[in-house]
Amino acid sequence: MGLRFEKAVTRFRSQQAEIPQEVMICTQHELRSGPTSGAVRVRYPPSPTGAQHIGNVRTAILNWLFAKKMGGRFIVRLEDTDRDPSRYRADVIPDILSNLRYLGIEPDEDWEKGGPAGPYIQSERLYLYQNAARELIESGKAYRCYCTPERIAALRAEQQQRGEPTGYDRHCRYLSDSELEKLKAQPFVVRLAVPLEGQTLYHDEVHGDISVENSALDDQVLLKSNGWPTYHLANVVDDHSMGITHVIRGEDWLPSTPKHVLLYQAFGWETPKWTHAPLILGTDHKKLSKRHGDTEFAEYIRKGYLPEALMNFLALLGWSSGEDRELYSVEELIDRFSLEGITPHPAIFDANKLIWMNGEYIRKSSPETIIELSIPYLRKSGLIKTEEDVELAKRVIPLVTDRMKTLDEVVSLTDFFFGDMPKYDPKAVEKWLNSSDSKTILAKILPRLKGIAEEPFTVHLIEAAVRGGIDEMGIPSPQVIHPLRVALTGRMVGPGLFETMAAMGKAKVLSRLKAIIAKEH
RNA sequence: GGCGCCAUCGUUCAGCGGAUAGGACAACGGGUUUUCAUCCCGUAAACCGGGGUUCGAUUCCCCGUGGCGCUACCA
Repeated sequence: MGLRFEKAVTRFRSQQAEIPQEVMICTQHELRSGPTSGAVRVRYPPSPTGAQHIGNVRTAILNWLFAKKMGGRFIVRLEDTDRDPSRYRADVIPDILSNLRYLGIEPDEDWEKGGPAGPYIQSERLYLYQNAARELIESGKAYRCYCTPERIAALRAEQQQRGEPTGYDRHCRYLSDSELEKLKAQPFVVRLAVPLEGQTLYHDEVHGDISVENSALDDQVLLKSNGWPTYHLANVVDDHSMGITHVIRGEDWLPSTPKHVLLYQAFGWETPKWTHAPLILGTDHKKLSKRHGDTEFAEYIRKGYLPEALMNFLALLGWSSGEDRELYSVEELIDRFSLEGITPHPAIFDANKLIWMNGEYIRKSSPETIIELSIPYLRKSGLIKTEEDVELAKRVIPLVTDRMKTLDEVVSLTDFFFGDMPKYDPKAVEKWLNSSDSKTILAKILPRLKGIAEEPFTVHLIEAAVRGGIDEMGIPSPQVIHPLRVALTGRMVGPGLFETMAAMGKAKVLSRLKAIIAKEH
């Protein structure tokens, strides 16, 4: 706890110098008007403090689906008001929009394409927040607070020691004019003057009416001492000035919504409709974290989850159409989407289900699509080196599509096709290749395969050749098929043997067979 | 600690006063098959506890319990 405040203190000091000159100058600017027409406008407000979280993408999807459903506009706004060097990450900004595009989500307004309510980067809108803060101070709805971080920290420590609720004691709210005059040159923050009595009531589309005693609310900081706004101020000012009609966000915002409502009231603005979607937890019902696997959205792209699967799965995380169904195309999702379908209880991230669903979408895709998407994985792994390897890959990928749950699995599923000899699994060799019987069997099959033309080396011809050998030997077919598979692939499991051989090509089949027979002699 | 939200099979999503409580994932069993996978069929599995309201509560209300969230000059 003490540590956190020490950090806050250093931040407080180090940032004074950072503020660009023009930021400090509050230019006069008319705030845009709030929600006016009936057209739906929703926003997704990512913050560049780290790689995009899967839960944030879920929120983006909910917003986007609603916009599409209502024929409204989907706006993406960068909330970069946290300039703490330990958190701010300019490098993650480009990924935010490209991740959305991977899912097929194209914002109607964002910081790249612009739009009528721009700019869409909060650091370029500082004058708006500063004007808003001044307006509030002038109307008595907010006040300057000169308390040092040290005093706030001490206050909190005392409160905790006494077992009292922590919070600001409103010291500066009641400063006399003469005291104010003395402090004039000191750094300050702007705090919201929360009403001391009564309650704040608002309606949430999924949780219904919620009321909170004002006495339980803190005098929230609106403007930091460095002149930058906090989330609370910036999001209210922007949602209003950008004409946002519906705020759809994670439930972690539910407790601070009363503060936002109070802000709207202080400005005399109409509030948007509130919708708080459930939080995403791991299967152990704890907040989704690294322990549960990947929380970074881009990691799912890298592993080879298809956009359709990700969209489908994420949309169902906290939303349901009410049907006993789980596979939906994007069009179907849009068609069925409604705020009513958002569930009030937490959504659990079941990675197993995502894997299953991705497998479903892989199998639904055309062979060409899967080939195209898989080849990069084979290249990256080094299996594909030549044009010939590419051709081999094209023959081989359709053979393993039924087994793939994620695209990156293509590597382990097909690696034995590439190169001269495969890696041999000792257990497989032990079971099917160690007896003298097996080498006799292989030796019997070899000439029959030699007899087939190089081209075409088809499944049909291969099967006929092998079956001929089986008939001749008069033994059960598995006793031939299994040794053959192990000799050619190094393992016991894989695609159908004849398909495998045809895709491998005559030359490789013969050379591998010969090598194994020779090795055993 | 204070405030808020939530509570149906192992997991998840349905159910919004009267149903044999349904679907999916996972599990298990069976079928197809040269193996694995796919595919098909089937089995097992749930309304947190206690009070109300009602002719009737899984469903509405209250309390309890449990889980989660918020409680920053982070978003």
